[in-house]
Amino acid sequence: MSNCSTCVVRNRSICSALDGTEISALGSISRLRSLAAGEPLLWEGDDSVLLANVVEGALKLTMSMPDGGEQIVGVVYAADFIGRPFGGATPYGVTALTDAQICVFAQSDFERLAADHPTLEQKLLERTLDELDRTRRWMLLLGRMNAEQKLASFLLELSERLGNPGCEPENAGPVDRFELAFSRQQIGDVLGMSVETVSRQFTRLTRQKIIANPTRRAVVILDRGALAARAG
Amino acid sequence: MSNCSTCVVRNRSICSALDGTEISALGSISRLRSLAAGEPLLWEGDDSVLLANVVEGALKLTMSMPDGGEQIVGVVYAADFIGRPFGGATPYGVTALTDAQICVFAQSDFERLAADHPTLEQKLLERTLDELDRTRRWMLLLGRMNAEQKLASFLLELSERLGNPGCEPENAGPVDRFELAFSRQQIGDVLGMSVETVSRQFTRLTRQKIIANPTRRAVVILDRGALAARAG
DNA sequence: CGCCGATTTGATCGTGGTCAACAATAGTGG
DNA sequence: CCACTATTGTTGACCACGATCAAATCGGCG
Repeated sequence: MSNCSTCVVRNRSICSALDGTEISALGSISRLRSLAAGEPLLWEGDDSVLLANVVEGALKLTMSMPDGGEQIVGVVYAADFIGRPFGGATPYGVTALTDAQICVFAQSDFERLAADHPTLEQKLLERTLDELDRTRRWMLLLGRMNAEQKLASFLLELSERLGNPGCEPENAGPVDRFELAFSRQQIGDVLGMSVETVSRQFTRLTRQKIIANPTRRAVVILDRGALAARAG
Repeated sequence: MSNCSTCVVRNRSICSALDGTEISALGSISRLRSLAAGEPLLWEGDDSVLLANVVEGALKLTMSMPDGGEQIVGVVYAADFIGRPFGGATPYGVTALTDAQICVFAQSDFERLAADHPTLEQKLLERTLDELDRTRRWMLLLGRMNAEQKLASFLLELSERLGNPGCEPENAGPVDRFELAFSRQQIGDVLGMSVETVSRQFTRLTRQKIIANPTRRAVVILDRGALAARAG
């Protein structure tokens, strides 16, 4: 279904573990799908029958409190893997933050392919270990940082992650100017704080000339050192 | 070095992926080590040359703020895996919570063995995916719960995890009475709150006859329903 | 231009952090 | 075995940070 040979994340996603023959096997069980910004892909608690690679765009993984509060527990970008293989129900919902393209396949098809291709599982393992490390750093942020430290850390991590797409190949270093894929509310859901507090911290950093906000969604880092100092 | 054939976690740890020949290969590169409660195994930022399986006891994974604040980002029990394969530096410190026995091996030895034994990598992948799910649930706790919800959730998770050691084999269900492996301070470091708040919440739950505290470290769940209600 | 959701700003309140004193337990040596 | 001390846990008083409620302003889009 998909044409993997021309896929832009061919060499950065877990698919880089596969050779020509294998990739066409994966291509035959996968299908490209477009998502509009805000469109949900999976709901928390769904049977996890669907797995995917992100080709373009960004998606959020969310968990909710019974009272309606939401926590974003992960964000995936191009070349990242989506879903919970070897498991029953998806423990988190998945929703597109931006317009996105993903390469979806059935869980059962993927697991069959993975069983025959250890290198594929190894790629997925490395990716999962990285994701676990990132998530744990995020726990430190949620558990021990104040509002200022949270926002500063968030902006720094974004700037690094956007400057270093995929995994290994050419690390361009952090970028000083980028577009946020998040609304203020969503930033709050990432950092475990209210919209108002997010907004206040933005204006504070802006007033101190550490960052600038040409538009609501654009961020320019004016003084990376100072920002790092605030991140603690 | 180790005698894997008599190991108590032989069939629950990732070693269950290995057959007789393979297990003796692992045995020849591994070595049993005892840790006293409070003894550190790895420091945050160390080169990650050491991997291990927990045979008995519990250990904490911690990350620290520059100002000294500590966040426990994971807790491992018997049959769990310790360390960061395929990576440079360990992003978190590892310290024994109780007296413990672990089965250690060199990162390089393990990676060589794993490369030849895909089933070993698959076990590790499943374990890592489970750990990632647990960690994300924990993020919801840190980001969105109040003190009461945090402690209630913590006690419930402990009661479930202790009643269901290892992975698959016989799930005994949650236990209503158990010993905490944590000091009050450590519970605070798990839940992202101060010792005093932990203590206050304990006395609150006790006064409401939802739990009892025969000794400081012992917990009896008197009313699981009420506790679940507080957990939100 | 006018509307509507997103964002910012302001005012107030409450939860949980901090500081301090006290109590209980564990650890140590006489 | 019992003082004596050190450590850990509990309780109280107070305060600050960030949540909440409310209003004003901005910005995108018809």
